[in-house]
Amino acid sequence: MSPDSPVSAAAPEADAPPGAPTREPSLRTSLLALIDSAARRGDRRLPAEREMMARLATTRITLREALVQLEAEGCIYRENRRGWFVSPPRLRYDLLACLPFHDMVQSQQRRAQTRLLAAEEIGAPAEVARRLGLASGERLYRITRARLVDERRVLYVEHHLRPDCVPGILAFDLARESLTDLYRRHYGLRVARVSYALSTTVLPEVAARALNAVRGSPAQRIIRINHDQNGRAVDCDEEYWRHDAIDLTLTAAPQGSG
Amino acid sequence: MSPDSPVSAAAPEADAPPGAPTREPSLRTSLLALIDSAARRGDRRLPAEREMMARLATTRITLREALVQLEAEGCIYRENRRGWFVSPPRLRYDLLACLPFHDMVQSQQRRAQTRLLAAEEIGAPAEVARRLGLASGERLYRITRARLVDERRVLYVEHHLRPDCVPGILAFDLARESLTDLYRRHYGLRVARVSYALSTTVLPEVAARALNAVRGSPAQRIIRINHDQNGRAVDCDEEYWRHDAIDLTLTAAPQGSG
DNA sequence: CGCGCCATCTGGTCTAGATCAGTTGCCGAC
DNA sequence: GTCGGCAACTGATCTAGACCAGATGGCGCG
Repeated sequence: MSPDSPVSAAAPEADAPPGAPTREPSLRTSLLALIDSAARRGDRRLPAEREMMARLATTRITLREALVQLEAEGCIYRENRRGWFVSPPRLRYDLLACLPFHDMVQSQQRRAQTRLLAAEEIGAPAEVARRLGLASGERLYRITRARLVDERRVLYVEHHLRPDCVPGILAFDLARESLTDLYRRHYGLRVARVSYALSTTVLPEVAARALNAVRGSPAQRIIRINHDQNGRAVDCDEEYWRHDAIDLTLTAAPQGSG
Repeated sequence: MSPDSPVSAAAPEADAPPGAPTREPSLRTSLLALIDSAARRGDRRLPAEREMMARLATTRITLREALVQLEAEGCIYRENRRGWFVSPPRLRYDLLACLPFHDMVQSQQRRAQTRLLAAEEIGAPAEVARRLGLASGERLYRITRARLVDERRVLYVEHHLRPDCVPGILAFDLARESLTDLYRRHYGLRVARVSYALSTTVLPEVAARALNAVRGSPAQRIIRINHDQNGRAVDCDEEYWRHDAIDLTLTAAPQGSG
């Protein structure tokens, strides 16, 4: 497993917590060993469930429960009906650096890719309208993308843009260009203030499909609203990350009484 | 269920996603109805698993899978061997407001309580030392607390303080006083800069015990490092929240090229 | 009145399978 | 060389139980 894998951080006791009478700790330990040896071989893939089941002398259900547990910790993840894999180290995502995705990824010596899933004009859903301070149903651009780090699909994003701020932006190559770059270079817009709302939940159905994930995989949800230099809400993103893919970071001066 | 419950946000399609041939969607729907009716009655508690199993004509395992799913979404939660409960609305936690816990909770018309679990002097664990820029093993105060919102245990925190910055602070009533208040009033310290690292994981064993949670419950982990007006790292917190208890928010100017 | 035991309730963990449904690779037909 | 189909593989979902262990509340003893 990678050195900065979440295991050590999330599970101070690797095994045998006091008062754990069942066999589960040992199953957990065996799995961690399996994961470790797979990672050491440079093989991200774990054996098939049926093989692990036989090798660890347990039941499918018990095994899966342990796997799901490790998935929740962020040690491993699965792709829908393809198998279980060791989680790569988390990407660091600095919320206030506001780096375009590709720059952020590349600056950490990882490979970034983007798949454009859709780019269309829609009527604003109530929730999005509220965030942007518009009336429900007003016209909006919606851009839907899946993003990969080192060949792995980790992020599903929906961007909602105000057409009056960035008319015709759908004509650009949205699989390659950063939106913030387009804003600045072609529309003279600068993001002067960002608002975030972060919560822990599961991937919604569309996101799960786009990320080859299983329905109900744990996810980090990030809502982001960008304001321009005039305080106007220009767009809003809704991001769903595979929860083991990122560490969010942030440094700033407190805004309260201090 | 509470109006701003995560259900609507996290699961755009309440039911019957295309290509879901199994019965699970209907089980999910039945459970949501059950949850809703429980909430409507003002009863946060769900029926026993065996009763739900009978009422919904399914198996214990299948039922539990659906429950765990809803737990991951943040709709319901459980207390260890006590039962399943409907999640209250999430608390909004503004990362840069830096409000003391009790103030934050009370400003949202909720009731806050704190339980002091331990307050002692220890040698700095490697990880904590690194965060504070100290040598591993240097003396530190460690304060461990569990915090409640409306009678529900939602947060487990470990604070690590530098004794040279706040000598003798363990003598105060740490179950009632806010640390930042103590810093300011008794030590002339002001938090001038905070750094956060956020990740999604599970409750570690100690935290699970302190929160009456099950081992492996989903959690939001928040590491926070406080710097004083001289840029010195004064303390660092490690917080584990029941993941359905909070929505993190944040508004600031970007620090990059903008 | 207070403490401790115990019955009962509730979830936690596990056994031993079966069947369903995407994924993938191989191979033959075109 | 390419495309389509099929077989094999892998996880996803489900059945029908059993037994373990912590949580709770009531009751009786001191």
